Amino acid sequence: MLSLDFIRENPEAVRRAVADKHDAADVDRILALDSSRRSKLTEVEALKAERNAGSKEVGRLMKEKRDEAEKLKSRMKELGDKVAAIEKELAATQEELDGLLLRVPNVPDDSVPAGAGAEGNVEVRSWGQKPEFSFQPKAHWDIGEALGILDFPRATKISGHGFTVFKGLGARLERALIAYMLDLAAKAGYTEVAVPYLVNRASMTGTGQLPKLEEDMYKLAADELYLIPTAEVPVTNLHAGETLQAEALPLKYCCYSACFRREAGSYGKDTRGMIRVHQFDKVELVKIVREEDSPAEHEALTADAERVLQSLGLHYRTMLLCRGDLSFAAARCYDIEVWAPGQGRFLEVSSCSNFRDFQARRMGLKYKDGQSKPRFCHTLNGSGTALPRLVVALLETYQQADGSVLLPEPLRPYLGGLERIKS
RNA sequence: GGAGGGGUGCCCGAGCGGUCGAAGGGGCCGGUCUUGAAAACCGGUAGAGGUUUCGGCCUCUCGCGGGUUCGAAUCCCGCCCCCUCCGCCA
Repeated sequence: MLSLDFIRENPEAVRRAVADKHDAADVDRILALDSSRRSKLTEVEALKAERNAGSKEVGRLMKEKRDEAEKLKSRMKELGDKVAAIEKELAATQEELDGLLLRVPNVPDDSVPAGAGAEGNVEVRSWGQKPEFSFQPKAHWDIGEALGILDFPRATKISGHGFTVFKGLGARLERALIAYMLDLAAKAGYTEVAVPYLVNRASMTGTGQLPKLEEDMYKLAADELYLIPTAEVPVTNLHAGETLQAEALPLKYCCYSACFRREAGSYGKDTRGMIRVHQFDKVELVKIVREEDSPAEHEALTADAERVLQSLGLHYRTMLLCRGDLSFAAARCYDIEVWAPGQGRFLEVSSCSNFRDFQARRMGLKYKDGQSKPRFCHTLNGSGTALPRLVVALLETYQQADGSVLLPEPLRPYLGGLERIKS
């Protein structure tokens, strides 16, 4: 969330961010509500001050058993009624304002390129090369089913479209990758956490999924709980409402979790295989940092995510998202896209975002050093990385003419020394 | 799920409906004393918001939300969380 001060002082920048992010937030309405809120507040606070003073006076008069007390009491009663009336209006104004404020997207950082959508994103670097094949590379669904490690029909049978069953070495590969990536993150100084997959509304609001993206979430209506779309939600909210000591920052967490996404509105897209699914595994990297450190920490986090792909020998490119492709809460974001030979295209396996103080303000996450006033932390996160698409890239990149799949060296210890998956 | 107990400032802990943003203790910061330190003593030690002639002034916050009252940390209602016992269960 943006501060009202910021919106008041930079209405043009906010309007531009709203437009560029293809959002519909009503900045003018917010400005109007803010001004009406403040005038009502000033009015009601003056009345309250008068009432507070009057009430003290009543107490004094009653102690002295003076009958002026009754007269003053009834005058204060009238004042109180007036206060209640204005407060009712104020509460309505405040409620509408809060609601609108939560729907204003973050303002992109100055370094973010202009652009309307994905085509405006800028490739900042790439690593490795597209592998060459002496045969026509197959798609992961063919490779996986032939090897008996992926079973889409049965996943559909038990849950529906958009779910995956991993079997045998497929399941083992999934587990190996999780362990491998967590170990990598631990080496980079991230503290591993394991967190709930069901979170309350406040947590979802804290990181910015709610109220805007309600229809993208799986919700358990009976309990007012949501299935997490990413570990970002529970992990970033770990410190919601806290004021941290500046010396304790940066906090770096890594977390494996299952992720649940309804993918509303993307029906008909990526329908085959496991490029777009309702449930997937992911290792997430989260940082809570000081304001002045967030740009450098963002670069470092992106490098940490890229290392996963480098160490597995997978070709990828890193894209700096343009203003139009930036998500609601992000101020700056790198997408890391891995090459999938069977698809003939790059797949996004990580979005490394700097939210600046946008999430921290929503969740009341602050830090303070010495005498200074508490300031909002900056929060960042990125996948390190999402599993299904990583497995897609792995299977499609390392597939052999005989249908087997070679395993990259660093992964082998996690699979009991196995060098290749074959049927 | 049932019964009971409880949620107060950085921590512990007190708080007849009135001058309580809150006693007392501890911690922390500053000072006095000291060659230095400890002890002792003195002082300070929340956040958010509004307003400001930038000295302040005002409002709100004692788990959260409502209510009663001239006035609520204190009374009433709902919710959340923690603890104990019982039940159930991996």
